Amino acid sequence: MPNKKQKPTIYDIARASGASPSTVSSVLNGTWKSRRISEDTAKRIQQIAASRGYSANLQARGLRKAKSGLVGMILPVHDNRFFSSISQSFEANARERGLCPVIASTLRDPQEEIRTVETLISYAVEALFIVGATDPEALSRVCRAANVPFLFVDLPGPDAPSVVSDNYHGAQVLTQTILSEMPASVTGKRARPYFIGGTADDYATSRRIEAFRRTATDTLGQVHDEQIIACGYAPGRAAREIRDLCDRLGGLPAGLFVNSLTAFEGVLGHFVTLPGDAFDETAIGCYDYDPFGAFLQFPVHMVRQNSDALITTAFEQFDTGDFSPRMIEIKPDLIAPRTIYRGRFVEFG
Amino acid sequence: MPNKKQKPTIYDIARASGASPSTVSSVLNGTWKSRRISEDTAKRIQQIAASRGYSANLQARGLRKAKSGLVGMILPVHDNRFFSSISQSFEANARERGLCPVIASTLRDPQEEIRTVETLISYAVEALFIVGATDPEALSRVCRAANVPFLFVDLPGPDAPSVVSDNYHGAQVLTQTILSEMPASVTGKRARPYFIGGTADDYATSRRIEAFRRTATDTLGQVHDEQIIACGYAPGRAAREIRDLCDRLGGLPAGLFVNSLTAFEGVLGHFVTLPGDAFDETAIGCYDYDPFGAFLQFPVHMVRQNSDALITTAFEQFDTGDFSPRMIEIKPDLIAPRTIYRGRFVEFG
DNA sequence: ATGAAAGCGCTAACAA
DNA sequence: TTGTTAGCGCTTTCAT
Repeated sequence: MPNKKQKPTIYDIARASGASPSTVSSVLNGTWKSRRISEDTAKRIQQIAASRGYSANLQARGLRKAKSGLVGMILPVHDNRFFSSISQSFEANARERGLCPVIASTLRDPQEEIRTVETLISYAVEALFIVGATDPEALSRVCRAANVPFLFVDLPGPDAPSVVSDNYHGAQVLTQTILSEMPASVTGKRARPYFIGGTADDYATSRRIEAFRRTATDTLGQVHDEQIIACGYAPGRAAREIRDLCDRLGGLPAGLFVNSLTAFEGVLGHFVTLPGDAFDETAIGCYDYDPFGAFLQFPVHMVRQNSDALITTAFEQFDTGDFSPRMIEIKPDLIAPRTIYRGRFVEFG
Repeated sequence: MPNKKQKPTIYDIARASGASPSTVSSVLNGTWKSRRISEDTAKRIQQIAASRGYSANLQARGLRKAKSGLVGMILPVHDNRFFSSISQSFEANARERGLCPVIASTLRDPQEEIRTVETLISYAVEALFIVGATDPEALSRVCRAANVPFLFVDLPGPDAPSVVSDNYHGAQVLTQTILSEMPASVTGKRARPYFIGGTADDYATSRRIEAFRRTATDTLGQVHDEQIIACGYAPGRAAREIRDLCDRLGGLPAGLFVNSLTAFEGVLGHFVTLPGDAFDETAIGCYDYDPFGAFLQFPVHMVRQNSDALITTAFEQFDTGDFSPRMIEIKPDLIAPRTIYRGRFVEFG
């Protein structure tokens, strides 16, 4: 077992090959044909390098070239269907371009966001993708000060390109679907569609509420404030809210727009306490997607954000080299339920 | 807008403060009290550095100190419940130790695994966490050659600590649960429990099959090869296998051990074609966890791998500085169903 | 077709 | 208490 104490450097290879460090360098980083180094020496050097397990010290290269080969991305959390898909696409796109992706989560903490971005900048990332930022302005400031190209994804920000989900369109389509499937038999307060989950002043939720409001108003004439329950993302809170709502209405509303998977988890927490036929007279939609969510006992229409398109589009912007502010919206997909259920919805099989 | 063309260096700060570069350096990297630099100069330098938005060039520091402050982790994919939780824990643990986590996915491609590890090594990562590797031997070789400390997580490997899920125990508990809930009323071939999904020769699956076999044998006397359907991880394949099985048996088996979420997704794809009461006489378990999976129309017992304990334990090993081979097993959790269902299982509420 | 030498930004002896 | 100096491993003119 050849257990070298140290990684070999170009100097080691130079000595071993009889060539100079600069020759070795250019051979080993692929610039040798343009330096008109003979095929022979090149081969010989590559040979030796390979046999000694040479690999370049990317820190040294980065220092010298003043670029690191790293692209950074920050996002709120890893353990979330949407963001982890984002990571997957980010990685593929970065690799395609010969860049090494560095992904960091910041737990929706503005302080942590700044710190993390500063760290990434210190590692000389060549660009920064900022996904779902809570404080875009501050991040924008930091990146501009450091002169690092950056883009916003999912949530828009100032002074840079923003590639975001078309929340308005997604919510509009989902609302239309819910409205079209609300049973006409239900009357009174229960006849109304409700919106639950999310924070009214976050960008995405506000766009969705806007779409929900407008679409519902167009069809039903009016939407009361009471129909919008923007109670945050915590499952527990959503569980309580839906329970209270059902108490107030004397049953489930005819239509329910759940604004996130976490809220949906909470809603389900209440649903498990309900009799099986409680869902026969309600149309349910969830803005966000989980494959198992589509297999529940009752049909759930889900909106799946197009995470891959989001990142791929962001990289296309990156490729242009133009980091001037602009807004690009990506339409999400509506996913039909695949539920095993009986009753009104049998047509879905 | 002070848009400096270049990030300031310690030399800029030195000039501006009248101190020497080394003084600035030690002030700015926190080693100044041990260098007995006066509180005054320290304050002054920090002041100036802050006002100019100085932040250290971590590449240069890394080059000089021959360590980068980076910890690497490779895993198969990001967009998976288990691995994304792993990422989340990895990040928290790395941060706690003042290290910058670099996470890369390798898509279960042995070639890609090697390439990625080499890249991370080139960035001088201080240690490498190898999660779910397909070719542990090769990776072990690469890391040893480069003299980089490494550990295996989830799937074990040679010449380094391995922190893995206790697959045997998890499968044993899940099998016991399934067996204890299999309806006695079912007779004939359908009375047997079946195992579906996974690859028989991968480490985790083989351990689980072993536990399934042994546990079922203890209770029922014998397990036939035909009861083990290790048909891989693809949902489509699992869907076909379960359909064929149901055809052969004339219905669902009394017990079903599904070996992964993806296989479970496939199984569900077949289940949607079944009548609602088809599930009244079967006990279902899934090795892997999804919160929505627990909300299906029929009860599903799920095993949740303890991803956080896995990573935290791995970091504890890392902290010891001892990278000699050893095996540590972490017990997974059994999650009871929360399903909305009627019939035999009402006691679960 | 190849080599010599300077320097990227930082740290760590060693001086003073 | 602080400054000087010599690199870390690599790339890149500029020579030859």
